[in-house]
Amino acid sequence: MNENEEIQPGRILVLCALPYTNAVPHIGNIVGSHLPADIFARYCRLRGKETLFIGGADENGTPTEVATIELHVSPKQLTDALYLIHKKIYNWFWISYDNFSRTSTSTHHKTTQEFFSKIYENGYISEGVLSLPYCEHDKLFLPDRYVEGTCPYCQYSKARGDQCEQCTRLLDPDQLLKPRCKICGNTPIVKESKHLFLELEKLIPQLDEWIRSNKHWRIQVISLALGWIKEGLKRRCITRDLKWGVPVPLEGYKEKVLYVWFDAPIGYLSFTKEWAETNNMPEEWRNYWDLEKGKEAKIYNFIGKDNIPFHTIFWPAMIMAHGGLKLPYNVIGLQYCNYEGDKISKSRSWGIFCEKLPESGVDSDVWRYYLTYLIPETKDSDFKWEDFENRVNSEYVGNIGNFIHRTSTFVWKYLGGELPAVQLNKEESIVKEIFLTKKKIEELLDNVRLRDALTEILSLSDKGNRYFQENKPWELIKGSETDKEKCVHIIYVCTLLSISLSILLEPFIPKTSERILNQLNINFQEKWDSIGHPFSKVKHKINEPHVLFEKLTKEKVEMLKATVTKMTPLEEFLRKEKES
RNA sequence: AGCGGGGUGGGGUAGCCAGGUUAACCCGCAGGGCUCAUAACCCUGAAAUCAGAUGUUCAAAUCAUCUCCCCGCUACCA
Repeated sequence: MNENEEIQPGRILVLCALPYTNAVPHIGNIVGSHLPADIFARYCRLRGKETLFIGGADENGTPTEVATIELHVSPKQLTDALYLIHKKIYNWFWISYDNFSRTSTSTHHKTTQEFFSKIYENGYISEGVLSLPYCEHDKLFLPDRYVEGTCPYCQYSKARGDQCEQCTRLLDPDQLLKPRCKICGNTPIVKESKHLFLELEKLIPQLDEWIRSNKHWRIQVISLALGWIKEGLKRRCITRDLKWGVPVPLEGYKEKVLYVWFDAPIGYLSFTKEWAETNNMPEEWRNYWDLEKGKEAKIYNFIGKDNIPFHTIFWPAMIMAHGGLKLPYNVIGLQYCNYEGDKISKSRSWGIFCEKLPESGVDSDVWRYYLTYLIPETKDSDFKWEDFENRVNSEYVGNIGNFIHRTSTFVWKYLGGELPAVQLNKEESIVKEIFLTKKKIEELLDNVRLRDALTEILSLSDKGNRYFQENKPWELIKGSETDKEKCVHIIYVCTLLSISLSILLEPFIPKTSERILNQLNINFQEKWDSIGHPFSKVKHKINEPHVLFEKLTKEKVEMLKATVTKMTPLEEFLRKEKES
């Protein structure tokens, strides 16, 4: 990472990996993209940047189509239900999307088809014929993993067409003994089908140069991308024999749809366009995407490590083949978040599943606070209930919460809820600390170092607690007039520190930050720039302080654990959806 | 199997690319202090042969080689 990089003037487009909506999001999905993207987007807005935060549901592709066959529902019924669940959960987490859309919208279909046509006109599309497994019963071409059979090496009877889970060997579907369709169990036949391909090899030099130029990318991202280039790129099939998806706008291919990995990233563009249209500024998207009009803009992609090749190779290649559009400025490839030492798994029901969180009685900011520590910036992280409880109680409630609470209750009880305007000494070390921390946090967040930034904030509140302790205002208030004046000064500084902390914390715990500022009766226009500066020229009255955060009890944690680690099956969701 | 990343006190992490003070931070633990604050807060302390082995170097958590373990990708899951 380039530590000296700074956010320059110009717009910021924050893009979050589009969740594939074939299930309810789990905690790993939140920590792995939505939360870090949101923290960064909120920070950019707080700094006064014109910021746009875009995401949406990825609804096309084989798994969705297969699920509709298995569940006997239409694709629309399924995706409508899942879209609403996803949206509800992200809203609950206060993920501040400017537009959280979906790939089944007409704007998306139109944008994708135009995008395809442009690439086609530019000569980056070729034709070819593939022989693929086909199920005559389900009338469906089967992707490798939807063909099951016996492994030729270890005789495992449930090997998939792409890999045997028992002996981990990579396979081809035609190697399987006794192959059968995963959906209905019938034996698939092999059938030829015409397909379209993206000519990636034409773009190798351009891609290579671009990847190498991005010195500010994380090591994991740049190494993986260069690894793909080194291996050599070949043309990639971009069409599928499915009904559910974006139809291919080309004669002879109208019965097919574009591959979900072709249409999904175009969602970033189409959802931006949709946002612009909705807000009656139909050309505004160009200020983020257009090579000329959006020259000063920067695009940040937040994605999981499984997505790195798509965002560093295939999607950039599509942009290059299209022309006239901006490439990502930074691809923040995050690692995975495990649960209690093992990877999160929907099928084994291992992890925390988000659908019950809104009813859990634990504030979303409590989750956001702890989950920020779990953002797997450099390596896989691990969720542990014990750590969750400890950190929330000792840091969030005990350190930050306590400092703000002890300060404001002191003002309320001993100073009648009022603070006079005080002459601040900028040389006072604790005041200097505020400015120093602010600067450090700017550097860290400009470089998308989210966890380190939160740690810095914690250390500032730590210093606040120490300052309070060392200066003993509770003794001074009982002393002489001089002592009382000194006391007021100390409490003023602590209040200033509380205000600064809540502003610094806004990207992380936005709801609580707002509550603190309300309690302290603060309403700044330019929040970030006011950090560390005197908050009033006249007497300042605060509102009656209330406890900001409840501590987590053992019972509460046990209750939580019992509810949120269970996953509701899709069938049940669809039933509920129908009933309501 | 190939490619990429990771393995750091009891738990969670930073440091590694640009080798160099007693390996940093948070939680936990032990002892002490304080009483404004939600038994909160403050101080002190114990605890790590930096996955293992070999090498380069005056000097290695950091560079190189090999081994073991975990994760991701390998082009038709997304």
